[in-house]
Amino acid sequence: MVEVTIRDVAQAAGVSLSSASRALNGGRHVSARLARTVTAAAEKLGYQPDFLARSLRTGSSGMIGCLVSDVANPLYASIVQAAETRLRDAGYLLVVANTANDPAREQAAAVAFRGRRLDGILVAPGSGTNDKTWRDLAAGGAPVVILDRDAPDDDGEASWPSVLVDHRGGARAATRYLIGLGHRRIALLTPGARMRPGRERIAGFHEAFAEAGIDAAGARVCPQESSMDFAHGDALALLDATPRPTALIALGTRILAGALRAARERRLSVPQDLSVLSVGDTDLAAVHAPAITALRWNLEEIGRTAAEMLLQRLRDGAGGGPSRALLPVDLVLRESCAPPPTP
Amino acid sequence: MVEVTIRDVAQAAGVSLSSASRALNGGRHVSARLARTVTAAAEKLGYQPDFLARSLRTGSSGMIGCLVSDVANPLYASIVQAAETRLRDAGYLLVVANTANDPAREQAAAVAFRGRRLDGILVAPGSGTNDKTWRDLAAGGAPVVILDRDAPDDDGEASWPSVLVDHRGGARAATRYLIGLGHRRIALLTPGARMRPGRERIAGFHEAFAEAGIDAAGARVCPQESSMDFAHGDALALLDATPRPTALIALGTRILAGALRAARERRLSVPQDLSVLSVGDTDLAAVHAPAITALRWNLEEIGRTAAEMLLQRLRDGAGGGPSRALLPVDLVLRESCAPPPTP
DNA sequence: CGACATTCTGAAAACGTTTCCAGAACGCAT
DNA sequence: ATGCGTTCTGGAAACGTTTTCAGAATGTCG
Repeated sequence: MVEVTIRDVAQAAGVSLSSASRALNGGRHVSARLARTVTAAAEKLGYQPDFLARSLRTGSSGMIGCLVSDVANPLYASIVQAAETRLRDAGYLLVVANTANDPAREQAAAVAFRGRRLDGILVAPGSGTNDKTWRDLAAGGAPVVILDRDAPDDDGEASWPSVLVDHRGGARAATRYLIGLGHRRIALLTPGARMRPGRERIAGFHEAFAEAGIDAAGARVCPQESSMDFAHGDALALLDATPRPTALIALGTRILAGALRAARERRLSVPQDLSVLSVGDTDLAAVHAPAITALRWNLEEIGRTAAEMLLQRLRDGAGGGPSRALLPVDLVLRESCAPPPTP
Repeated sequence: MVEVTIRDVAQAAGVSLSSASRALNGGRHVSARLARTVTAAAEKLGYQPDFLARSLRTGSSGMIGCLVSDVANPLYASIVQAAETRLRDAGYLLVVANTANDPAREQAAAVAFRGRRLDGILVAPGSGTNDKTWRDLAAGGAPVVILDRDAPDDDGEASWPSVLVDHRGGARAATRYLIGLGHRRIALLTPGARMRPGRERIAGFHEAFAEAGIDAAGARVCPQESSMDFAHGDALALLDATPRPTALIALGTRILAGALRAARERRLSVPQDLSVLSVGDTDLAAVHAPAITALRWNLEEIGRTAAEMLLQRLRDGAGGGPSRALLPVDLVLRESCAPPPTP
């Protein structure tokens, strides 16, 4: 190794090891002269402190782990991007691990994180997360912030801080809007009925029907595995049913694509024959003709908020800051929804 | 800390520290009995080795750095995802850092990587990368693999291994195809004229014109800052020019969106009035009506190949394996290109 | 001029691991 | 029994830091 250590710096400056360390880290008792000579020597030798050694001594690795099912999914990608930006500004590096929704991979990552002494963890667990993984995540003593998921039920002690999206409110607003247009048979395609976003959406969907006093038989729910599925087959099945739903709420990045293709194949024009409502974070929704009315929430804000919460915990210990943030979902009106066709 | 160290394991097993270490790491001389007692003790105590301490001793951190301009860009997200999968299977963790195309951030990341003794680095430098950053990246002695970028010119010694995409060939094929359909005025919108992908595409574009012996005046190049730009204004300007180009090659994730919107605003129908050709890695291209003919290359393969090259270097030292991979680009024919309108 | 508080400095311990080296135990032939 | 080679084991050094603690220098005041 050509690496220059703090020992070399001390030697070059003609002072002791410990003085050099103090001088560089701005310790309490360090004379101006000493500080000057040491920093000069460090500069000249191109000294870069070794974080590994420092971490070993201080117990803090300066790294944050991020556990998501798939970084390639734009949903997570934006979150990761925003979190990384904020965290690196604070001097941390971000370690990402894909779980591919595989409990084994997930747990392996949790163990790896723990072994590297990461200072904190952002996690959006998959559907099959077992308790062992949660324990491994918590074991290191590092603060954990949950991304748009429910915390494990059986946490005896302090509940886990989390950043949540108001999917329920969003779905309710969307459904209300369609009901207001006159729709009575609406289908909801959403990923992850076994996870928080899907569950909440379904709940909001039903709430809107209930509060309008409409026959709940018109509310068809069609859960998908992942937001990356093209729900093409399911969409076709829905459109072939009798009576056919007059509106589709397709809440997934690719589910919308599948739904639109299905509509085209069945020669249904949007919005005359079929109203379509989706999520707005994709180019497709904005550019499609007609432009797709959509629910939208701020992905960057999830990442940023989560990073912020984590940083606060790292500074103030478990005490500081709110432990739960709920981010709003907006309904962006565009051109893809209209009153149902008159039979 | 409630952490259990190897010292505790040794004590519990009634052996010495070094024996415990050897037993767990499968060292050379270790009796079956010893191995059994030690692993049993480790198991019982739930021992998790501390990678930090190990890294300090061995010099290998078990982590790979990845430096890209924006993980939220689907282009990079897929690459990162694939690389992470491969690397974690090999026992490494992936540290990602966004540069946001900011040389300062880029260099800060390079320094941080070096300080943490990362074992290897994947990097897609931005346009403004300065030599200092390259030196910082190389300084740690860790192998560096470049993602679809040119290596720095002034590397005296061994050239850097890189994974490249054949953008030139792709652009040439696309242009040839359009010329074959009869187009003579074609506009190319591509990001990053100052970086490899853009440069190569422009070169391929011109090559196709040259080899067809067509007046190069028909080849309009319209460079964009980033693939995430909506080139809406530029597209409008192109469509308003006289004579108007009869085909648009929009090689960016969002550039296509901007181009399509511009075409719609000018009441030009695709492909009758205007042929459009794009990149195929987005849902938009596949689902749009008409479906967009597009260039496509395998993003996952970039990440996987890069990871593979890196792993090989890590195993075999600088000697092993090829130092340059060129990945093909395919032209996927769909519905958005047709002969130019007859005037 | 001596005592003492104050600021600064250096030696050494610690973080948890791997690895070098010397020595112990053992078997086997002399 | 002694010598010797082989296999195993334990003590200790090392990795590069930070931090504790005691001691040195410096100044201040009686």
